[in-house]
Amino acid sequence: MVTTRNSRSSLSTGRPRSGEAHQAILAATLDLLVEVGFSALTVEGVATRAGVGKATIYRRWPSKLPLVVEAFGQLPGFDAVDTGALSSDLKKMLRAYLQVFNQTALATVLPSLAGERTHNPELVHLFRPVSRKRRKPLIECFERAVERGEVSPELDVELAADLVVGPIAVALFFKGGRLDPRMVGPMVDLALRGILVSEPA
Amino acid sequence: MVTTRNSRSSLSTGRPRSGEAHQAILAATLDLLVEVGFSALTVEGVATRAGVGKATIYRRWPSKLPLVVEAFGQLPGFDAVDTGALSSDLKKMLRAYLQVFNQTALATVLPSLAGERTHNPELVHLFRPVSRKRRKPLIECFERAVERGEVSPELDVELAADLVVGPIAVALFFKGGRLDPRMVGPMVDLALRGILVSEPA
DNA sequence: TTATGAACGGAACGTATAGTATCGTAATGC
DNA sequence: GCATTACGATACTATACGTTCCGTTCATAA
Repeated sequence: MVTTRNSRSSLSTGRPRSGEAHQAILAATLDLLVEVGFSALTVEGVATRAGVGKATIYRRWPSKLPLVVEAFGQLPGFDAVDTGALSSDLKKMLRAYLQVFNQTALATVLPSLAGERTHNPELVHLFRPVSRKRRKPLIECFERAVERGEVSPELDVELAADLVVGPIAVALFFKGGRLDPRMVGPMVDLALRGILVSEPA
Repeated sequence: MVTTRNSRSSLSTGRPRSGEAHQAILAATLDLLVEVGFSALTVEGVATRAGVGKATIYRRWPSKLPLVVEAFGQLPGFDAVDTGALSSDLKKMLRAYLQVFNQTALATVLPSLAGERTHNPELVHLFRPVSRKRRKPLIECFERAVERGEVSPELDVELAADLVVGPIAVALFFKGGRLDPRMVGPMVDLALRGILVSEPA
């Protein structure tokens, strides 16, 4: 470990914390999450993989859980897109997201963390900003659609967002955890058009 | 522990396994899942709560995971309902389900198990029948709706089911894990009618 | 009635991991 | 160069999994 830059502004003197170590730890955490999953992840394993001492990890994160949350938070969320139409916005965003989704730890880590959250209030606070950041571009798609008159101003935007990403969450929960990107088209179409047969124009 | 009836047909002689112990273990597992969550659940705790020896548990389940899956599988799924209309079928079913959902371990356990599944092939096989059993009545609602002509015969029934329960899964994942039963109405309406503004009749 | 065999609760054990503490060393500011 | 703090390494405690033994209990079969 060669120390380069300080990662947090130390108010007092002394050797600064290594920014490289910080990144190496987070990267090792993500690597191992993908390889072995959440419950088989050990702090010792992370330390070894990152080439740091275990104490260096516990100096920065109070326990394994916040470490995983922060590593997880580094993964990309939805990329904001604006094609001018709700349907294509959503399809483009979800396809790009699934690409990441199917290749990273999201599918394995997210459920585990979500499960623990119920019994760990501290985790709720760690989690919220990550979720918000991910969700924001999605909500903005709908807000633009409202402005364009594509959808009713009375539409519950939050609920609509839940409806569109819902099938992905279902796949994550109840199925293998992978979702074919080719399903995005029919998925979004159905959510936008509705399930019931509509009257012919 | 008073032994009453044999739970599995023993082909050889000897003392049969106690059916009461079996049920006591599963009940204790569910209790503790609700109280402490999945990762804080200990087999020793289950044994103590159930009033059995730890060996009795390991004699029946190879590890903590399959035990939790079986206990979890005992929880009720969707109750089949047939009101004659898709909308009311779905609302009734989902409301009843949320009642259970909000009072049991589902919200905390399901995500944890789903997360582990990815790295534990054995868990996939344990999980599948549980999911199927839960999902079946939901699918049947849609199949009846197809027969009644309420929805198009070309409708992807599986996808439609995912769409309807999607917001619940999202709540489970990304939110607190609880869902207000009053949201079921707007949720189902939106899924059936669609997000886009429809032409006035 | 007696013998047999398996499950019982209880307890001890080995292994592994979380998290803490301590070591001598290295890096920064004064 | 001196104080201070982080560093990697290692030893340590505590806890939980999962296994193995024990003496006992219970149903069946002779």
